Amino acid sequence: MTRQRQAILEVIRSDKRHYTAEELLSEVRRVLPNISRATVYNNLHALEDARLIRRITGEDGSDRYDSSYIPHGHFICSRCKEIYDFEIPEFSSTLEGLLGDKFDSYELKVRCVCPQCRDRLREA
Amino acid sequence: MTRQRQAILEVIRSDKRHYTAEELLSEVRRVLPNISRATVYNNLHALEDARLIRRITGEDGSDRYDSSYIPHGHFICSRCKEIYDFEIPEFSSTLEGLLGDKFDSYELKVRCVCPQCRDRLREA
DNA sequence: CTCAAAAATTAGAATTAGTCTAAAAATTTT
DNA sequence: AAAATTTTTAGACTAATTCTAATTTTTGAG
Repeated sequence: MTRQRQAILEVIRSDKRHYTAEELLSEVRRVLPNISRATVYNNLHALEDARLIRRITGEDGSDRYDSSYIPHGHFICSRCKEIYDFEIPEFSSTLEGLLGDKFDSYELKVRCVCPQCRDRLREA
Repeated sequence: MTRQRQAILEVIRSDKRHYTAEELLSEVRRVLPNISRATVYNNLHALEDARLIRRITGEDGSDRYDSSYIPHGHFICSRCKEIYDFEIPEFSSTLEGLLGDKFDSYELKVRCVCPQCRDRLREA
């Protein structure tokens, strides 16, 4: 666990946001101004291999990182693009039942309008 | 519906595979040798807007296209990377119940080893 | 039918996210 | 403390996708 790796992990854990690698690079540079882009990418992979974070694919195609390795649902607002976590009770067992076997991981993204945006739309 | 758009749609519908844009480009070129890459991308977007196909994000980051617009699960073999469709009964209503509202669409990817690869692994 | 306007196509340049490389720096082993 | 290993760095590179500007095709009004 190098200073760089530690700093990256701290930023990811500092907020429930789902950062992109590029966002992490600029955040971490506030602390370690010389950290390189490749180091961020290397460490994101290392941290995922170590099961400390989870990579998810953002709506725009760029990867984002979740401070929890445990799979869960994400719902993405079709308006503001914000990503929220949510749990589906028993979902893993449901999936296992359907597939008839254990699985490695899953990724669930639901696109819908978030409560805030719904209110904004109602006003307009 | 131009010749180009028609040809792209036909290739997508010709097989239950989930093609990448690049694969579609070379397939369609067998029929329309001068079709340009940009046309394929434009039409994939147009076809998705028209709800005739659905874009899904492949494991490697490149987009893939599904000949059905209706959301359903995909399971992706961790070994051979093949993508299979699967249905979860009542899943849409479950999601609606959890979110307390209608949603636009969802994308569910489950990573696991497919039956063929499991057999291959057992032999080895 | 025929001209103008709008939409789609084309080739290729540009952009973006991510990976790779080789040298330098840091860390660990002995 | 020297040698071996791992990590970091800057920047080159790649792959997928988007953008651009010119051309072609299609549409629709007269």
